[in-house]
Amino acid sequence: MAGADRMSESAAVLRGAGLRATGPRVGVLGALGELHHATADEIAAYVAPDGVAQSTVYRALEHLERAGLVEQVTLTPDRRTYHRTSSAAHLHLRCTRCGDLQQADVGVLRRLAQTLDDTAGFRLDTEHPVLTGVCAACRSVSEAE
Amino acid sequence: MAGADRMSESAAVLRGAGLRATGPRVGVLGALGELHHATADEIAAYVAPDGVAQSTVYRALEHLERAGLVEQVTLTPDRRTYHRTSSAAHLHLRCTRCGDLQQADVGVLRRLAQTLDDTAGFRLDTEHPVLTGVCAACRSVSEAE
DNA sequence: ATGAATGCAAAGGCTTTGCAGGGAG
DNA sequence: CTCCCTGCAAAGCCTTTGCATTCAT
Repeated sequence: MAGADRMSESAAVLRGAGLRATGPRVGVLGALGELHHATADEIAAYVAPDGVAQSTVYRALEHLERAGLVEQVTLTPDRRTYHRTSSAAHLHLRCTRCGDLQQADVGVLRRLAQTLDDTAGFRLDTEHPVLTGVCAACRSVSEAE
Repeated sequence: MAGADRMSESAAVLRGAGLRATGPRVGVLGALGELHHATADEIAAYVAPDGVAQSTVYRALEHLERAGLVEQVTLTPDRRTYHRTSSAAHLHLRCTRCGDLQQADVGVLRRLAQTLDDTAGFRLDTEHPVLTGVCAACRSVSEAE
């Protein structure tokens, strides 16, 4: 079954990174594989709807991050969002009006990344970047006013 | 003196927006004029080193934001950062290694903004956007390892 | 004068920390 | 068997809220 596959895969990844394959850690990694990106409480709910200590989730994420398996993305100013580093690169477009999150191809950043590198020596994050603005739906609403 | 000028200017801006020109509000607006972008506690320290209620700062920011004089920028997931909307457009480049914040010209975003508009109907924030990546200093450190 | 803003203090989220018991290797 | 991890609970930030007092208009 898929769940078992995912679990053994996560366990293998953990051991490969030199981490213990405990239940919560396997669950956190599996949750991120399914949810793509999630907050600590979303992960907790997914890992064990019947209850996991939040501290365990936070500490698991801390270790996974240190091992390079997980990264934080700054989607909102109030809580943290995490995702697996191995997930395919994609650009997040966050609407500052409605909070909607859509994705786009990172290819559109190529030229900008080159420019920033040349002019500022800054290496733009092109794996899971976040850009803010106003989505199409909210635009049409404000135009209708 | 410059302080008085700034203060009367801020007071005028507040009244022009239909808000009362109270001491704390004038101070908050003036602080953002000087600091460019700042967190609530940085603003509080600037407004009155001898003490202003944090709640007052937050409520002032809330009103200023609603009046369109101030905006939030999501620089970090742990605290909020504010700046005046009237400040000149500039691009924030935040280093995810050291947290350093540098600025760049928003002109480099023009082409990208056009592309996102065409392909996703998404209107990119080009006034005070934030991009993350690795700054030149941190790059040279990792290359030296 | 009169409604709105301030200050103080308490409450509310999210995240971190301390400590004893339980589990992976 | 040993050390690391988990769970529980308390503590720590940042931000919000309630209420009496003070202030701008």
